Amino acid sequence: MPGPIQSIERAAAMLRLLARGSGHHGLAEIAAALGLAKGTAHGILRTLQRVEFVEQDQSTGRYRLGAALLHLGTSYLDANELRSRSINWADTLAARSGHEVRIGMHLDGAVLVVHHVFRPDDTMQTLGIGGMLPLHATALGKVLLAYDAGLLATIRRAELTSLTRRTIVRPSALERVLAEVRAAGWASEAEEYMPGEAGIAAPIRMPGGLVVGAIGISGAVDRICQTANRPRQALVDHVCHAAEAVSRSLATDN
Amino acid sequence: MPGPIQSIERAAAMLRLLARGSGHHGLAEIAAALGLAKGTAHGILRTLQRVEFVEQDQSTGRYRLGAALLHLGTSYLDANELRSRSINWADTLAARSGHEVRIGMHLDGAVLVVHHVFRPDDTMQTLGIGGMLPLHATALGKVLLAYDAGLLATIRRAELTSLTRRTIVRPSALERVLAEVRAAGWASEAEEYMPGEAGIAAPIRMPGGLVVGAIGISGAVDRICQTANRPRQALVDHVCHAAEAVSRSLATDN
DNA sequence: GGCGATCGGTCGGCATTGTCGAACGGTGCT
DNA sequence: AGCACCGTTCGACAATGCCGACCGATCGCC
Repeated sequence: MPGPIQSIERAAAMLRLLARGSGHHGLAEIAAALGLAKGTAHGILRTLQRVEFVEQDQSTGRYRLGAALLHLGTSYLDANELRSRSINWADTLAARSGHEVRIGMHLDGAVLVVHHVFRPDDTMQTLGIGGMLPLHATALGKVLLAYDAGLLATIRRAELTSLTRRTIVRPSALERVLAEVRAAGWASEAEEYMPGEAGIAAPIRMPGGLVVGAIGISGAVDRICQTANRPRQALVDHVCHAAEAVSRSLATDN
Repeated sequence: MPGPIQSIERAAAMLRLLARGSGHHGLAEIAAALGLAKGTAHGILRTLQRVEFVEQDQSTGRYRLGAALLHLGTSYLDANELRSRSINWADTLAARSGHEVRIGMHLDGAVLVVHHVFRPDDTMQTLGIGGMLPLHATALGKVLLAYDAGLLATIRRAELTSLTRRTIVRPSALERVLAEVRAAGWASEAEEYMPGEAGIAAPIRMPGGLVVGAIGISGAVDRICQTANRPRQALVDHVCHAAEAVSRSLATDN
């Protein structure tokens, strides 16, 4: 692949860096993190500022993400087929299961949430759309890992960070779980991401069988599971049914 | 200002172009729109694809926005002070006024919605966060225009597009309205953006007095106005009160 | 069914372009 | 007051990305 443009790659790396830590970063800090000269980093940031991808705090001089990115992000959502096709089914899954529903896809070694339906009786305003979840500790992530061989290799480099006492941290254990996921066609998780929380997820497939995303529910562990680590069969059926419906919807042309 | 980096500016222009029309764009079309050679455009797109700012439809070869932008957009939201400071007041304004609330700021010749609270009794899922509204036909936009002299010049170049029968299209008429806005300290709009809809908005100020955004309500014209073009004074007071509260909140350090 | 137009993608030469490192002025700590 | 660090500017070098012509495949129209 000839000629990836360095300045653009560097600019993208800066934006990703600014997205981490969600705070204000200084020029020297940015330059050091990317291994660039201060002058070079400044030129890139100045350009990103002109196009409003980056803003600068006038008093401190530090840099943060810019407003134009918000519009680009929602424009992406509007054009995202996986999301638009699955919205209706996500609603019905939430209604039938009584739990909140998330639809995720892989991005950059994590699960990107592209849609989120709250529990019917929940008024919580924190919408997880655009948020990132760990691949190895969520049901959505396990599904994505199970059906993407290359992804697993990427993950193994990064440490499997322990989030709760029950998070899977041994690569061999994870691989065994993923084999079970492939065999069963769905994944579950109990208190591996957050204490007291559990989830169930199933793969969404493009025509041809390629897994492009996952749909799942999550909620209190005693409502998702009947015994430890054994999710309720009725909920599993609901999730798998919704996943198949979305996959079928992706096969139609309109 | 020495040395804005062209390749990055071009990449940003491409992303903006892809955000418009929210559909799939072809390489030749993109190159033509930006006045670039096909090879040049291809190199930039290939790089943007590597960093997942752009995706390519495998069957048709067309380009669309990529998933990484969604995460950047929500990361921007998390760090946005205007939004985080105003969320609580937006909720109370919605409760007191009984209407949906929006908070907007200027971006690229339009109003960028950074927060949106639905009407208490409304279950509609279309969240306008990240959406763009016209400056000259909304109450939010009039506020931003009234307090930003440079912005008005930018707008005058672009045609004042007529959205309804009552949209202000004559520049002189708009300027007279903006003078009234400055005198009153708030703006209103009745069926200038959508038939049957009206709105009221007031400015949000940084410490020092600079207007950085606007907060406003909108809803059915007969619920916002008591007579044609005369918004209910009680609602105006609620909006102005909320705007001042948010401005005061921006002045505190924590 | 074959042909033309158009598509996305590639390649190599030229010079424009971005990169680097050192120097500058201001600010906030110690 | 001193110092250290910040963000910013500048100029020279050469590496870098830009251009335009050239492929192969695909689609649609005769």
